[in-house]
Amino acid sequence: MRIGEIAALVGLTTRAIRHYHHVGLLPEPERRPNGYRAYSVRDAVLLARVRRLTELGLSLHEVRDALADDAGRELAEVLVELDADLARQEADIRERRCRFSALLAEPPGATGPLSPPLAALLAQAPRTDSPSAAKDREYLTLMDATGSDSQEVFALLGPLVADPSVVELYERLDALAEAPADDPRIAPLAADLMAAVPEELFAAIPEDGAVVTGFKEALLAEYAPAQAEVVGRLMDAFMERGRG
Amino acid sequence: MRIGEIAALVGLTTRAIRHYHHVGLLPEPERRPNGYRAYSVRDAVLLARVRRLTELGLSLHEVRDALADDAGRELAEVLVELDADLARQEADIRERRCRFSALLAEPPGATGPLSPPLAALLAQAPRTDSPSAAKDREYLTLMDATGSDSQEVFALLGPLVADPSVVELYERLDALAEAPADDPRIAPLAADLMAAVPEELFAAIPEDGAVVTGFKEALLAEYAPAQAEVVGRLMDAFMERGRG
DNA sequence: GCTTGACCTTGACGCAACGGCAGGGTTTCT
DNA sequence: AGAAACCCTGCCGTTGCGTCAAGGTCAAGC
Repeated sequence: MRIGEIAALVGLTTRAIRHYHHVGLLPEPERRPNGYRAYSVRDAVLLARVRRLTELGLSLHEVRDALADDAGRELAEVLVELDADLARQEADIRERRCRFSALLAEPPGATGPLSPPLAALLAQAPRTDSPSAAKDREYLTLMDATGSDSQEVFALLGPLVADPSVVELYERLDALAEAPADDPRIAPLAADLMAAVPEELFAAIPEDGAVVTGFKEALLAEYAPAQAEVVGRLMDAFMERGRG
Repeated sequence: MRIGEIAALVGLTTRAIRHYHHVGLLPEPERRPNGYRAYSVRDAVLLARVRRLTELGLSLHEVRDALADDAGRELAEVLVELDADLARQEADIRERRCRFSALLAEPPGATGPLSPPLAALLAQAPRTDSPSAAKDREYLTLMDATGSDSQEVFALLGPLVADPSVVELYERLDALAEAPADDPRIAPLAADLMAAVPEELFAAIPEDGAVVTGFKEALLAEYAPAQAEVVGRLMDAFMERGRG
């Protein structure tokens, strides 16, 4: 048989068979005088076995092991291992599908998926167009996505966002957008902000060391100079009090 | 933030982030004077979204689509599609695991997995050491692995293999291993073989055209000259009667 | 005899999503 | 001043083939 014939016979592509030769899964057969590969029925039997094993999900490497010598022993081992792997995959898929249906059920905003605690928190917050508040919401979603222990932070934040007077604080921060770095409103605003934060929150903020340092700089870069002063003082307080 | 910091923050590797830049999923950020990438909090938010979407199983291409413009619309579409895909995979995995347990339950021989009809057929066949019979068993497993309509062939073969007189035919074929191509025993053996084959079997053999031609030559090459004569006559009869 | 078409040959690139290494520069701590 | 821990670019490896590219071979029809 030529390669096209044996390929059609066992239900593979010629490319796949040549690939098997290339990787040493199947030895190259004799050649005809014109250079064509000449396949025997034995080859067809071997290829049929290869096809069945690959269809079962074995990698070519595993197929080689299984075909190699004591087929029964090795194959059983590989199969058990593979079955465990498939079980994991199945569980994975099921979990993902669960999250899919959760996502499809409630498309609240364009910000992407939120964890339930944060969704509850944001729903509680008063409506405001304050850019500073928008930034904070963004940072919270970031914590939500990355921080492992964001749950307790959100819980502590609950009473804070429910307080309508917080909106006024945001507006005072917004007002500093064009102000110079030595604006007299900076100090009192920083003091009022720190007063509004419940004491437990200082301890709940995670300390990642170097990561926090870089994050802080990046965060301050997003604010105007006067605003950065305020936010910077707040963060310094967090970092110092968190350690103490 | 430097790349290592943002990577730790959002839970990715630096390599992955650079990869996202490379494929255009995320634009390259500004650089510091020393050439280091300088990331903002916005980048962290974006990367966190990317991470969540990829963890849901979206490809980077799909993530780009989902992040691109109208996130809600596109994302829902992609998710539905992906969910269907996962459903397929889940079914696939379940089927494979079924076949695994079937394989592990009964390891009869080293010939690999057999379909139930063929297994029944071979169990029915009388024990014999005839090399010709061994060849036939091999060809049957080959049909089993490749032929889609092998079921009816096996059914028709049932009474044939159950007949103990068939063993004698195999032994007569074996006896021709060293015989010349003009041995006088060829013609009667071919006639007896054809007489033993039930009429319906001639029609049931699949006709694949060119594939059969190549297969026939390869099959004859496995027999000694006198045996090839016999087998060749039988196959010619199959091919002619199959058409008529 | 010539073309056409269907085969065959080797070889190399492409794919998805990065991991890992080489070879070199920067900052920082000690 | 040297070591540790960062950063940079760029290239190869992974899996299982698909898909050209650039030819050689063979049977059939004009």
